[in-house]
Amino acid sequence: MSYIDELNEAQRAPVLHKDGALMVIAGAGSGKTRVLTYRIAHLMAQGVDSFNILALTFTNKAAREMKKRIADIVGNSEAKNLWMGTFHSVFAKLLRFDGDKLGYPSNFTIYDTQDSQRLIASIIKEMGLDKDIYKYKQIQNRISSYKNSLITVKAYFQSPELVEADAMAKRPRLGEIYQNYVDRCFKAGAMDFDDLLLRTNELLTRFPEVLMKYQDRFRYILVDEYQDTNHSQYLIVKALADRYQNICVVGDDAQSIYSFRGANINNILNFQRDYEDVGMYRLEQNYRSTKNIVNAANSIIANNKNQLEKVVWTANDEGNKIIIHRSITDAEEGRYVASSIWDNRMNHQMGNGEFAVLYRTNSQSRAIEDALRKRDIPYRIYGGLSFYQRKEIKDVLAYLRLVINPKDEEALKRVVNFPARGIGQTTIDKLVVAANHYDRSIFEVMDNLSKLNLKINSGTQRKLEDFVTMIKSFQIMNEGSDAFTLAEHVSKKTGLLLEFKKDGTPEGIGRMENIEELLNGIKDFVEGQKELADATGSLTEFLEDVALATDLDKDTGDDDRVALMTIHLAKGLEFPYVYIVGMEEDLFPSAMSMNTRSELEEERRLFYVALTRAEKQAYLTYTQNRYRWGKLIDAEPSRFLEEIEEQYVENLTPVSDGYRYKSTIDANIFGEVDKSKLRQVKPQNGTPPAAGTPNANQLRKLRKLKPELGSPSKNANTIDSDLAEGVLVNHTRFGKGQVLKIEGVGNDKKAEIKFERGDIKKLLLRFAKLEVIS
DNA sequence: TCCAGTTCAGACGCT
DNA sequence: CTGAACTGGA
Repeated sequence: MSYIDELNEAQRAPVLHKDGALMVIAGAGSGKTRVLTYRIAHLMAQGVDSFNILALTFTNKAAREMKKRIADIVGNSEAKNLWMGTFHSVFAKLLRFDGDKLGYPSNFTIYDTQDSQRLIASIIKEMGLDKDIYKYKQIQNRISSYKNSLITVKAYFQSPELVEADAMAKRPRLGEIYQNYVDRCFKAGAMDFDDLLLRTNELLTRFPEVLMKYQDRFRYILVDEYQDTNHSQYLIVKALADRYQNICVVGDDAQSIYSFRGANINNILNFQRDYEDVGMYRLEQNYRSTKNIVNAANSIIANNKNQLEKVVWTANDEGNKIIIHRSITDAEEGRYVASSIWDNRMNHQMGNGEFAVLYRTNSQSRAIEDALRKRDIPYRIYGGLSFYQRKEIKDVLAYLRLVINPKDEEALKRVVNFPARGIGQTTIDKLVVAANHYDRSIFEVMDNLSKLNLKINSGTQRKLEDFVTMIKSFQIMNEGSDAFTLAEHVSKKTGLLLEFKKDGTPEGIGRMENIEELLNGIKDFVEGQKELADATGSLTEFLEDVALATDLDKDTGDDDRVALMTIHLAKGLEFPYVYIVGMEEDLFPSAMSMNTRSELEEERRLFYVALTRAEKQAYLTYTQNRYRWGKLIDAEPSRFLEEIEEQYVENLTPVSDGYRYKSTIDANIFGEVDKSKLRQVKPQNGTPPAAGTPNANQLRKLRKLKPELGSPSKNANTIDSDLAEGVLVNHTRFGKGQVLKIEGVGNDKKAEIKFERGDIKKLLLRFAKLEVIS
């Protein structure tokens, strides 16, 4: 029991807590993962069979690490048998076993958000509805939140309030769209993300014997980040834990940041009402951060009205004050972050991996990336457009999905004419109509064309038949080959690789390389799976992994790079140095989350999460101007900056690009001046309000320093000076080339360029994306 | 009928 | 900046 000594008293209590329900309220950095890990290890050491433990974590990576740690402690390989992972991946696995009772094939497809949206868009079109009123993204969002609240189509129609609300919003047919969407998913043998939870609920409710089976199997249930569970997840946990009531939840109401996707903070607030005799534990000592950071974070969260009593404290050093930095533009903000990282690395012998840059929205990463790249600081972006969401990758995956599940409508529509094989929209529309009419999948319709007598000309018919034959040949191959062999064959045979290769542009080559990377990934997966006894290394499993993998789950190796991510993704992580950028009104807090107190409080909790990621030093930066929607707009400092008690922060006067901007704003924010006046200095349109705002001249200079600041496509002058006859250039699509001739003036200015690929093109400089090489 | 090039609207966060 | 709709040419 030596591992028990590694815990402090507060942590030890919940670890040693015997059977029954318990809740651990854990402040930021108080070692809650440690408690979960050790509790599981302890259960196993006490003789609980690892097969009887279910642990729901926030990421699959966290689950993997925990398993490893548990194996270290308990000293055997039993840890492998634990069911551990995110809600989505654990219950996807469960549904592969028992989803057949609901009518799903065990190889059901998992639709990602894009698949769902495309399907909804086509349903709206098929129903002949006005796409300006029925916006597919909004509708998808609505349906998703219905599902997360367990409002099925039936429940929707039975609720006069919901029906009424949509009628009032001029969308009386939303229920029908919902119905059609659910039907189509089912027919396609597909579940969306929300279905993984919703259908699990359905399964457990409708089939008591299944419920019993899993209740008996999961005698001990542990849930991490309980504050972020939604209603659907809550019900699953409740149902499974009902028999033995051995449930342990860990969370922090102050870190609840997912209400936008249905997370219900009441789940944690009401836990004591849901179970009998709940053991309550609090972890309040922070081991992660300096006193300054902990206290600053406390001063922020104190502005929230709705919260559980809790005093987070630390015995760590005082530490440095939080540094606040103002810059002129987002590009300059990036440069500041890069140079600060550079300095810290030098002065404190830090590796790149010790730094994180956190932002509110993914689009902010661009400016940071540019600056880091200029300084040759290695970085890695998490989230955003992930590898698996790239077009070429989704194309390969769609073919594979189709092999596994030919009913997968979205996969089929994606690749039936890519690479182009002469099957156009009109033909697809006919097939969809026929499929709906006969209540069959599109693939089945395609497979029986000759019997159906659709009005499709014979040439197109043959193309369709060829496609079907090709997919069928893949299916046969899948029987006898591993996932890698098949995927490689598919990328070649379909012409996907060739398509990108022959295009010859740097873009195309990049895509080809991405496909190769995907193939390598599949190879690794297949080989990794061979070692595991229970896994088959099948394509189905790979596709599931891909569908549910988050960027954080990917093996980072031990590479030493600066981490760039949204604050949401940073939950649960920690870094010695943390830069929180874009501390501006309308950005953070987001303009869309300032309408109600509870929305604003969630933004504030988000800020709390961001700040408490830092171990040694935190930086908060904001800019006075920021590019948004391609336009430069005025920005003002975030209200959150004022909410930190002054004693914990240090405000830097920025020096940049050789200019020193005097600012009246600075004195106002943190000086003795009345803070409430701050937001009244909102700039009038066009007139420079404060001395800190750069005038047109200064902006021009900034732009010159950093050409990509302006929009090159609209402002050809940026490269005018360097562009001359004979100069070598790089075009994003056509690659390298040499300028032969320049003609025209102003907006009509053109360059004739001979590209390495051999062709000569005349390009309007106004639009051409050219980069001068020599 | 298909395709490629152009125009136009929309945009927070995540599985 | 991206994806979907639109338009004109093949």
